[in-house]
Amino acid sequence: MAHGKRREMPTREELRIWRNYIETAETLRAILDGRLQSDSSLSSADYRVLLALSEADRRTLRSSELAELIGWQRSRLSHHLGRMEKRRLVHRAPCPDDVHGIDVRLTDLGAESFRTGSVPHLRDVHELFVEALSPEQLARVDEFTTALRRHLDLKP
Amino acid sequence: MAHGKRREMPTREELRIWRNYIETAETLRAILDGRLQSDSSLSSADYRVLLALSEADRRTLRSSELAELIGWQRSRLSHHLGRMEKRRLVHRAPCPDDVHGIDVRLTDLGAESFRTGSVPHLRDVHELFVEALSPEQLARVDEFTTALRRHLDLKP
DNA sequence: GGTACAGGGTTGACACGTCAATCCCAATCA
DNA sequence: TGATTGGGATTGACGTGTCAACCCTGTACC
Repeated sequence: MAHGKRREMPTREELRIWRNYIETAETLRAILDGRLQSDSSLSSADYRVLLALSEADRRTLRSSELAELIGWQRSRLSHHLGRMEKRRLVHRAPCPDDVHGIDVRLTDLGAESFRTGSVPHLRDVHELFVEALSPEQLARVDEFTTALRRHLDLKP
Repeated sequence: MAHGKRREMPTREELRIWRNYIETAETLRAILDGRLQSDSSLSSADYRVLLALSEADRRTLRSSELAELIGWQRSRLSHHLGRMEKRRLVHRAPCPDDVHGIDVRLTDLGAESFRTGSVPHLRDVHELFVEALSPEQLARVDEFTTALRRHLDLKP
């Protein structure tokens, strides 16, 4: 159907769909972030860190493992851990095994905050995302998200 | 089919789909932002402002109209315009008609930057989003995005 | 004439992310 | 012994966004 292959422009309609898509995702994220914040005083960044740590063995991870796990750059993580440590959500200590390396441990307060935030957050995901869609639509979301991911991984 | 009505939890599978969905949208946005930045030294925030102004009559908008148009809070816009003005992309001047009120005008440099950035950006949208999906899939994206938006508008 | 209020913008403090530079300690090599 | 390299993490500068407080300048009220 199309003629040339590389570097085409989207049509007006395609652009509309794109803009709706990306704007909706961002709005959704913003709403969920806001609710998480008011429910439990956690940002979604906090949440990701707490989630990873609470699933980890002994609630502890090497800083670099944590970064890898959640896909953050080390500097971002370092800044964020600094802020979280001030709020007593996590604790950092030199790692006994490895001379370099820092162990990041979930504090009791951190674990408690995560528990507090987690349930309402998951319910919100259900309410705002799952409930909006029929099972068939949900399956299609999965389908095209997968297509998108495959496409992106091939062209990094 | 479902029994209780309020505040259910997502299943493991639903959660997986949600996480893929939101993460994919964010990754896509990040890639596009990065390309826009290297192609034309513009952030996506810059782009939205420039787009609105370049479509406006006389390349000029009242500050509050601009904020409304792109859905930003006034303070965010004010900060951002300050930064853009430093870079000579826009110019602010008291509005002659309205005693309060500031006219934001696109400078020649701003218009030029926008043109420079716009074409590759649109091609990127095509390459990374449109090309990833079949026409049917694209139609379904539109469909489910609409469903989501409807759902969100009803529960703000 | 003064006081209150309201619309339109700006400002300051702070949280967040990114990039590049740096630091620290160890292992290696000369 | 001393210089080099390398992994692991931190730091600083800077751009960005949010919230709340504030600053103007007309207008309404009395």
